[in-house]
Amino acid sequence: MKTTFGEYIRLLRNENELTLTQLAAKLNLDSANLSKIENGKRDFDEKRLPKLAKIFKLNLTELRNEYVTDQIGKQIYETNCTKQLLQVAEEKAEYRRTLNKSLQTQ
Amino acid sequence: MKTTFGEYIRLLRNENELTLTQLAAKLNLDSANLSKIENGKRDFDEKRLPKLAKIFKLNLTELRNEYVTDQIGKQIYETNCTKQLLQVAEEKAEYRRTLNKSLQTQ
DNA sequence: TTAGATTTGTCAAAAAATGACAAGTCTTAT
DNA sequence: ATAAGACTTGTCATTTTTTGACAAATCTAA
Repeated sequence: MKTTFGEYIRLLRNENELTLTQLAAKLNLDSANLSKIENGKRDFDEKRLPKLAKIFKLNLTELRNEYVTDQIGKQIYETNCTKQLLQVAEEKAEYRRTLNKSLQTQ
Repeated sequence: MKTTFGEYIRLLRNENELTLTQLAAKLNLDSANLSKIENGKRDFDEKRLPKLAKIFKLNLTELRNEYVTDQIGKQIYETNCTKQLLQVAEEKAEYRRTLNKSLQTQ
């Protein structure tokens, strides 16, 4: 999925022929805010992922992957992180994992 | 640099034989909070990067790279983002760049 | 035009991050 | 043993950021 999470929601909504108002109601939010989410002017609140998965009968884990990759992609974009630096970031994530592991053994 | 940003600050501080209190004063913050930063219990505030660079005579761009890779590494870690998903995230960042470019031409 | 759909602006409320202080632990020198 | 300095931890008020809601605007198709 090479779109933003907002565009992805819009896609799902259109495929299922729902209006902003209709989907927003199912998600317990305002149509104005859902509009902003679809247009990338606000973030989708992670706590609504289970609801979103249910509405469109999606696998929650896969949906969360879409969400996470969108969030990280956004940060990569906003920080102008190059591929080279991203490699470094990945190594640092790995380092945190080892830190956490050694914490567990203690 | 395969450490957290907090550990990096501690390293710099020790190399220069400063106490928490001394460095904190130079950074305009409390030694208690600097301690938390070094121990990864709080984030270093990005707006202090220029000050930090000046104190230790570091290149600001390189320091910011350390900071950015730490932040993204942290997010990768916290979201359990696999390498495969990170690849997707990178593609999504690229997509955002193209979005932004087409916006500019209009 | 009119109705429904969507977008935009604004603002108060909620949530998260930050700064500051007090009190605690740990280490080292005397 | 204890006194001093370095560091850590807990807490809380303040600040900043994010979110939800409403009103008003624009857009689109009948």
